[in-house]
Amino acid sequence: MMVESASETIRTTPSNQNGVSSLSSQSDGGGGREGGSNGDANGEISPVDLLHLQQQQALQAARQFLLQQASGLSSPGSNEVKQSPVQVPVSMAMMSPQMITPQQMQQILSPPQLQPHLSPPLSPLLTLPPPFCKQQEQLHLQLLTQQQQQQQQQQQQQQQQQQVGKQTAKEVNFITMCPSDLQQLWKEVSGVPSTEEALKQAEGLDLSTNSSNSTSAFPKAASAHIPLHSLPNGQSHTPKRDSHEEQSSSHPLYGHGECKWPGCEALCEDMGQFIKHLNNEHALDDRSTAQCRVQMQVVQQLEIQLAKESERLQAMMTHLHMRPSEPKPFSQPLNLASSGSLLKRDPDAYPEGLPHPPTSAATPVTPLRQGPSVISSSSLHTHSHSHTHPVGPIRRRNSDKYCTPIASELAQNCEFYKNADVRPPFTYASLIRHAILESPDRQLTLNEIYNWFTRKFAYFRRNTATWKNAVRHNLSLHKCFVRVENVKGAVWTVDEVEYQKRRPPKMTGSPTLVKNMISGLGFGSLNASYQAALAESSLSLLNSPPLVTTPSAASLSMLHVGHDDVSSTVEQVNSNGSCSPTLSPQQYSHPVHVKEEPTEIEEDSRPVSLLAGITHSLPLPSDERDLEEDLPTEELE
DNA sequence: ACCGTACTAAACATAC
DNA sequence: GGTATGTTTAGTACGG
Repeated sequence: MMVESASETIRTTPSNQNGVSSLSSQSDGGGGREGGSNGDANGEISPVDLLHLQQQQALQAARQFLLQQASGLSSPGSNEVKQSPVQVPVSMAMMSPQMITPQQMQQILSPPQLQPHLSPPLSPLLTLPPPFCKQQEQLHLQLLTQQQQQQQQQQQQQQQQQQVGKQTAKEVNFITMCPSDLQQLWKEVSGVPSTEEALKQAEGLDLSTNSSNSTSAFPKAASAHIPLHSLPNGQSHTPKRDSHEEQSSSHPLYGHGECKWPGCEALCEDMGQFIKHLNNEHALDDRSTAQCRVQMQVVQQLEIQLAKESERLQAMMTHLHMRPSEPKPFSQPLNLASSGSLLKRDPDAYPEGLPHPPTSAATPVTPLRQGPSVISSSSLHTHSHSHTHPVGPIRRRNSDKYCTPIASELAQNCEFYKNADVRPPFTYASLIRHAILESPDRQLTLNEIYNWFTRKFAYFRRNTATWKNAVRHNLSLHKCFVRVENVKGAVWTVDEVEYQKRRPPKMTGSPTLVKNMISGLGFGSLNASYQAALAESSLSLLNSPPLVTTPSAASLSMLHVGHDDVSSTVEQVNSNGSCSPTLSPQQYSHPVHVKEEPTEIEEDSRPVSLLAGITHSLPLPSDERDLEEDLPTEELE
């Protein structure tokens, strides 16, 4: 049930935004506006109210869930999670993270007004990779603050919530459910003492359960590694605890003189006091158990995310290593930054497991793909100004415009787009470019491009005449796409220089974009997007100086930013050139090599700005250059 | 209101 | 002649 509704919403939203407008004539004309429901809701309730309602609903649902779980602790069947209605959403989310992200985005985005409020904390957090924990923590803190304010209203709202479409509410809740929410729940639920033993028991039970649910594949150990960010303190902790934890002087739940139990910040002068506190305040009881379950959920989600990212990384590595002709199904340009560098290196260099991509990223590597660059950019940039925003192709079409970088977006929602008949929020040009760059040789025939579209997007499996025409049109129209006669025939390559030229988006200050970025991406998204951007950019930039920016670095920079910061961050990013004044001067510090027109300069600056943030957090050796590249490239998309 | 970009549609050209 | 591939033009929509 939930799933269907969720998917439906997703689908509808996009269709409205993207498909409808663009393709309406052909296919979706009838669809009309499912969004209407949303609109109605909106009409009655203010965005803020909705936000509150959603959050509360989420909390309420979680609360119920916890209660149920707590009540049913005795028999923690593996199925419990699945069975409970509340869990469904959660499990669903966990089961198909990819789906969630898009859904969340779209759902959240659908009501533009809500974007700013909703998107940030929720979904994105779930998808955030570990590196973003700090940011997440900040976000959580903010969220918590908001929640505290909201708590007062909660009771009242709860009643309202129930009245207001329950179904919708649930969907939203689950979808949006994030660690922070869980944290909130913890706080609310907490109050009952528990002991570690309780935790252990609960953990043992639940973990098994959870793992069985969706992530059985993941080693529990992983949970230990994943820092849970959701804690209000910003401290990370995982449910996991070693046998010796209790005894040892160091206790997983004790740090910096305070109890790290989710939602508990009790100060404990020493271990003894802490132990006492644990036994008294966190004894085995329903609440503690429920909290454990919640924590497990959080861990699971993170594990899933980790697994996904790892898998993606491996796929990327694999792809890069092998030169095989076929483009991997979808290599996501992850953060890794300079995939280019990777490319240039021998594939073998990085074994799948290699985590260090970032480092490698740092490598300034040269132009990765020589192939495409082939063409000299003719002087013109037809679209030179286009500030293609990230939004992409559909940019307009999506009123929302997701500014998500194509790489990250695709990477994260690959499966979603592959299966859902949703128009991707990218311009044809950006998609084509991505397809070409994704190919081993960085060149594709028209037919291969077609195939890529159909392979990656369910949406492009129909109305072929229309979008194929658009593809051809874009190939011919944009100078960034260069046709090269090849043995096989003619192949299309990407001239990054030209491509970059056109982007210089002048997003510069566009508040709209910024807003969209923020709302649409959400922090998590932003991070992801940045990563993607970095990755992409690094890949894309032929000549561009190698960006060191490791994704992580970038992400970190992003993370550090709070909501407010985020906005600023976004602006920075967006503001390619014109960038927001807010940016630190650092950005400009490093020389932007660029090039051509002022606009381009802007681009450079953009990255820089981002870098600036990064630099703060991480001293990157050659980052600056990297930054430049990275940011500019993908952000636009 | 103007301009630029993106998308769609369509006409036309060329090669196989 | 049909199809695939490219090129070009026109119209529309959107956003700055």
